[in-house]
Amino acid sequence: MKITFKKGGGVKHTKTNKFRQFIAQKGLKSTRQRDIILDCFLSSSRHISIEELYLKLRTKNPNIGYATVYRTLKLFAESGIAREIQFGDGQTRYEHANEGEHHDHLVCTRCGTIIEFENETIEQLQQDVAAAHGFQIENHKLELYGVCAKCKA
Amino acid sequence: MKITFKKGGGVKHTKTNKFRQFIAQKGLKSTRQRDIILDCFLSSSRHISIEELYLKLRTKNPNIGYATVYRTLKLFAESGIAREIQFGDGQTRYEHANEGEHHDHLVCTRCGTIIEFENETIEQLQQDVAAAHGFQIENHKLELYGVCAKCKA
DNA sequence: TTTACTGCAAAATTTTTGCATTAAC
DNA sequence: GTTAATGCAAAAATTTTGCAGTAAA
Repeated sequence: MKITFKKGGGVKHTKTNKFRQFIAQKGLKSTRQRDIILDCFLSSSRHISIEELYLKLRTKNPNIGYATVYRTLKLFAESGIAREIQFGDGQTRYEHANEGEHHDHLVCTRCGTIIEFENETIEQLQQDVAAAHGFQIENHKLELYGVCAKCKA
Repeated sequence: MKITFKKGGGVKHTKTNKFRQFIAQKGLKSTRQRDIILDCFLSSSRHISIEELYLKLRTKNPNIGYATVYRTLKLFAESGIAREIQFGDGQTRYEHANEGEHHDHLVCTRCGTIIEFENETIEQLQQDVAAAHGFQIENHKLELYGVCAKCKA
């Protein structure tokens, strides 16, 4: 019998390693706070706002400062395990990022639900548009705002 | 001989009218400041930041307040002649909006140049994606970030 | 023991709000 | 005359920074 592991656990482990490697390679230090924040981030919704994360952290670690959370999230983004996103509601969010993977978002304007999607054809057309203007794309952002199935009902 | 008017002038005139109509219909008041700000907005780059607009205004009208600019831009958006956009650089911008028209953006990460484009096929694919998730799209945002032809050279 | 990290509080940014005064209707 | 708009300054809200003390390496 072939044993398979749940995706979640594996991914978490991978990201933890990736971040540790980043830290080591940059000559930075591995600290208790960074571990706590990483753990909390990885076990959170895929699009958590800074404030949400901070509040969640504080329930178990009342002495972690806001500044540390900001600084640590920036490190996550730099290391490639997270990505900063803005949905235009004044809340900066960080989403889980995976190497070479990109996805776009459907955002429900009623309940805030966020659905991720990927569409190869759209990506290709984006390349075409860019090429037509002599642009070289580094990254892109596609968000569809509307009413989700649940809220429509 | 058939006389045609430059597009710019016509559009400006149309938007001014549209805003006046909005103001009247809402029972609001037409003021000197709103006229000045509207004029300045319409004769500016298509994606002006609030600060840029404020500074531009102040050169000729040193006593217009920041609060008035913020409040007036929100009115422009409500009336449909402008749209708020964020390119993730911490600067809120307002772009000129035309009824039933939507365009997306190519943003040069080097020089900040913004190119507008429309792509019917992408829009259609977005509808398909949304439909597949039971979503009803209200609006969307597509931004391609990269290096423009000029900066590549 | 050296260097980076943390937590706090202060500062910087961006946007909103309260309110007395002014201007439009 | 009423009612809304303005301008200012104060308040919010979000993010960054300086620094003394602390904890990794």
